[in-house]
Order: sequence, then structure tokens, then C-alpha cells
Amino acid sequence: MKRVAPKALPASQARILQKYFRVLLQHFGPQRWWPARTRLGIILGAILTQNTSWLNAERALRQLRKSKRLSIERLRATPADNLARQIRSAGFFRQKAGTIHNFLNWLGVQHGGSLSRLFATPLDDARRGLLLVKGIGPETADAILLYAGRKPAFVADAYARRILARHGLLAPGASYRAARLFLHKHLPPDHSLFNEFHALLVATGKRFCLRNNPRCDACPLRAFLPRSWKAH
DNA sequence: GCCCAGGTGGGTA
DNA sequence: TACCCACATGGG
Repeated sequence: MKRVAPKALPASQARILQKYFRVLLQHFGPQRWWPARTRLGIILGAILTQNTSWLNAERALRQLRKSKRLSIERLRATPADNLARQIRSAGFFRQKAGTIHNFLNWLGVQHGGSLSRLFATPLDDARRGLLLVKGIGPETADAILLYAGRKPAFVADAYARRILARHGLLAPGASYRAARLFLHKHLPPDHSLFNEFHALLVATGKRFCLRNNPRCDACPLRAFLPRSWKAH
């Protein structure tokens, strides 16, 4: 019988992800996210940055700080139209003002207004609860759980999905759910790893993996791009 | 003027 | 389930 050289085992998805993480960390250094100081600031930032640049979200956050409304009680006491005016720079301001109130009211009813109590509940329960809040979808829920709650919930945002899809690790146009499942399946559930990895993917996406103008030739992950990726 | 940015929810087929 | 659309500001 003809002897066939054993095929080299394909690198496991887990190994590929580990490699990406090492390369990105080496290239960019630690990102030390989330760029907000307090848990409440992180949660508000997660809502304010929905489909919005962080610059505009940060302006809104600064305005809230300036008007001394950065507390659960004061935000709850601020009428919706007033709150909307303050966060105008973040765009979708009426919707986001509603979401902030929805979240704080839910927190009051379900967790006695205590973030510590919210984050003391098991990850899956906390996530299910957050998803019941109108205006909080899967990405915002994961950002809150990961960055404010230090829970291992990967934020499989647009940048993460775009990068993984271009590298053939996800199907093009893969859903949030599919991307999150993939990352959770192939990474150890470590919140500090999820935190740093997500932040590094955003750093990569912003600079090199733009929607219609990818700059793969300069990307630190260029060596891992599949040959099939020719859109540049 | 145009495209884009760390999404979400409601409607329709 | 899979699309389509409204929601809105500000930078390049």
C-alpha cells in the first residue's frame, strides 16, 4: 500500500485566535479599556456609543459629568427631554435617553438600584435580564457585563466580526450570535483576555479593517489573511 | 455632498 | 429567519 504522508493538522481555531491575540498585543500594546472611570460611566458609554463614534459618545458623557448628573439617582430624576438634550452629541439622543432610563428603572426594580447586586448574579442570568431592557441589545449587554461587570462575555462587535470574517474564521455577514459563540468556544472564559482582545480588535479595525477601504497591507494580521481575500 | 461610526427595535414577507 | 428602515450627530 502506498504510504501517504500524514497531512499536517490544521491549526486549531483556538491556536489561531491565540496567535492573533499575541500579534496584536505586541503591535499595539495593552489597550487598558474601557475608556471610562466608573461602572456607571462604562454603562452609559456603552449605550451612548451605539452606532456612534466614541468621540461623540464621550462628548455626551462629559456633558453629563459637567452638569453633575453622573449618578444613578440624579439620572433617574432627570426628565427624558432634559437628558436627551444633554446627550445630543451622541446622536439618536431621544432613543438613548429612553434606554438610559429604561436601564436605571430596571436596575431599581430587579436589583434595588445596585450595580453590585446586578453583577453578583450569574453571567447568563444577568445577560438575560439586560436583554429585557428596551434599547439594550446583545452587544451593549456584553459590553456592560465585560467592562463594568468583569464577566467573561465577549463583545463580538462589528470590527471583531469583520476581521474574523475576512480571515475566514467566520462566514461573511455572520450574526452577532454566531461570532460570540465562536469566540466563546475557542477562548478560555477569562474576562481580562476578552477585555484586551476585544479592545485590540477595535484598534485593528479602526486603522486597518475599514468597511470599504481596508488597508490590509499595513495590518499586523496581514500574514494570516487567506489568499481568497482580494478586495484590495 | 457623501460615507462612516464600538446598535437596536419594529415591521414585513 | 432574513431583510429593511428609522433613529441623528459630527468627523473626514
